[in-house]
Amino acid sequence: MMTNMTIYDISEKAGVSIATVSRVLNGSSSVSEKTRKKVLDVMDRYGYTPNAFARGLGLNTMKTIGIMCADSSDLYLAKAVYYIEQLLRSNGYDSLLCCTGYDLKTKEQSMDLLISKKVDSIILVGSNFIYEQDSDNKYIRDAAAEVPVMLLNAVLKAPNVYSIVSDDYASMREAASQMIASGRKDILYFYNSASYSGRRKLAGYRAAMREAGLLRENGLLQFYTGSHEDIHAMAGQLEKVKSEGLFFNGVIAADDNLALGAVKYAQKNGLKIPEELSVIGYNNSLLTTCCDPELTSIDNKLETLCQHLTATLMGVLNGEKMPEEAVFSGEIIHRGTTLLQS
Amino acid sequence: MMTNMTIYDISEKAGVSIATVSRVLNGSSSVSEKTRKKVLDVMDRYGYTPNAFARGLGLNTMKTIGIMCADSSDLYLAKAVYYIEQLLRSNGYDSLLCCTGYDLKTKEQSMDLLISKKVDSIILVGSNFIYEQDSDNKYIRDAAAEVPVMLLNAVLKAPNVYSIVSDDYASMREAASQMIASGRKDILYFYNSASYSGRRKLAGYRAAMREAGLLRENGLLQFYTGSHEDIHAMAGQLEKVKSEGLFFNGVIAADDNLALGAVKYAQKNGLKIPEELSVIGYNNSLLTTCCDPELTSIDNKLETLCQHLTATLMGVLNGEKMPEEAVFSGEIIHRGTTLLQS
DNA sequence: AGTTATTATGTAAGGGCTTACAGAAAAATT
DNA sequence: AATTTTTCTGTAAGCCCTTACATAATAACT
Repeated sequence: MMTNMTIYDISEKAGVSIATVSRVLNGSSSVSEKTRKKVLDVMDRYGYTPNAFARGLGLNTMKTIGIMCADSSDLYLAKAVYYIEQLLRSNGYDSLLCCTGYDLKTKEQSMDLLISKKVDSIILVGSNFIYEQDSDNKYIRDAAAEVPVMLLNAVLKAPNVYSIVSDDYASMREAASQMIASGRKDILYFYNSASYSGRRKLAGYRAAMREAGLLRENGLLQFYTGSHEDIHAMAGQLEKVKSEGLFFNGVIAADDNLALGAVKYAQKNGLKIPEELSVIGYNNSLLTTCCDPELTSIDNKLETLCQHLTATLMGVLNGEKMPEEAVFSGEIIHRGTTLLQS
Repeated sequence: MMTNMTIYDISEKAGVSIATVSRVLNGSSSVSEKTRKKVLDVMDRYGYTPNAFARGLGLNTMKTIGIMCADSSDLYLAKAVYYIEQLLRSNGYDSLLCCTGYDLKTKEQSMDLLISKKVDSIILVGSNFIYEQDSDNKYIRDAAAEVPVMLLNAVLKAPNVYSIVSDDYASMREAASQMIASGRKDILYFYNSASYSGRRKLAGYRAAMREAGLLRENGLLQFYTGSHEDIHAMAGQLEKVKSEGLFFNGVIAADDNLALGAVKYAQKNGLKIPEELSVIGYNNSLLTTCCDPELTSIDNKLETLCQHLTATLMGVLNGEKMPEEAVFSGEIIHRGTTLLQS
């Protein structure tokens, strides 16, 4: 396979003009079956591959989608990236991956970079790309002026921006309600980011607690310190709360990692799960089956979200009119860390 | 930021030729400080970004590296991809990600695709890209004829192929030796792939067992069924072995997932860990701290490997002569699932 | 057979950049 | 001040495709 052939070489060997070769390349209709065959023959006899740059220059697209995610080593985000990449490829698109970290400045830069690489669209994987302060979302609007922007797990109403979300609010509200119904009154909400989905989840928790008259000032516990993998540090955070005299017999966590921190805390303190401490996580990840008892968690149908996102994007790229927002509901998967409703 | 400016516009506004603008763009030395400043000024006054395709066409590179991995949602691979992506970007390269799955045919296709996209190199993340049957590795040699190929956790001696590996053999041998030294005699090896690193690990286990005169015919247990996340299925596999009358009081697993399957098995059967069953995993992943007791595991220094891989690649791309193979040793991280050496 | 409507092919002009080469300007040398 | 050297800048020829437009070949009509 020699890569260094050009359309001229092919046209010569096939005895046609370069225009015809190009037409064959692009599946243009107006080529007779006979010449098409002839050209294709020559092409794969010589193993010709068109030059992607020249192609891009002419067509002004390289069939590549930019995927941004804060941290592709995060269990949940990694899975999302995986699904999306697969789906895009099955649609003939490649994925340019950018792990941006959580810093706005870096996100902006990555965005510019992707656009300068002429991606056909940008997918933002994860709710942390949306800021509460709306002016901080300008970078997304700017990007959307160039290419369609897809949001997974976040909503931003803006032209050329499409949002696919799980109904975190409802899921969390339901989770909290169920825990309350099972007899718990002192339920801590354990989270670590003020991201879009974080805010929605929190609101869901608060709604359920308020409804039951159980909302407390100090029921919120934010985990700032350290990495999302440091389960001991998470457990430590709960120790601290406990030592400060706050009683709790339930923890609702914004993700499975944090929930596992709660489980670890219970194990260290000899608390029986779920009798003395109930725990609910979020994402229904691999982690749920790692601990004992296993973790009740909210499944937010990631694969479905990704499928829908990809389908929407393909529609948009084909010039079809697509819904700007799609909401899917989640599901609570009951396992050992919660009591059955009494 | 209007993207639709060309080098001509800039040259005009700055009152210089397009060649000069191009030189500024490429940091060519022979531009006077004065004009450079002037041009740069105009550029960011108008927010000019050069067209990536045209640039690629001229330079014949787009500063993009192809990353192939079987499954970026796998904890370990995801982490590797993450490190590599970060490192590449800090070196001014972008990453085109291809999740290929485990099928050879798909791998070949992805390879061609990446090459046709004109990546500057291809990085194969994970040992599953190397096949025992050497003819199956032809696709790598073919690719290496076009661009340098980097292997993470696998070795293939071929021109333009560079291998960065952890010494799985030694690590596994040491792990097995230690478990033997702690008094275990009936140690099962639990694995699920015949990948390159899988074979090396297995060999390490066998060496240690043979050395101690403990190697058994039926000490090997392969996990075929289901996904690498299905811990229950893994536990089930062990149940089955047990029910067939095979006694074991130690499990050495080829990765942490499998090890967790062993832990789960013990929990289900009321076996005390580590007294009645010792377990060692591999990768020292997040999973190690999820269970109770926590999992002893082999840390194969993934971040170091990735750093080295990237550094080697950068050297190669700069035309420097680089070592074709680099081996790093791992480290056993002791946690609760193993006994101390007696 | 002669004319018009279709379809297939070729010609040539880009697309936005890089870079060899030549020429102009500035600096260094006599 | 004249000459050589060095440094900077411009012209123009690619890089490899796509595609509007024009032309040639074929088919479909009187």
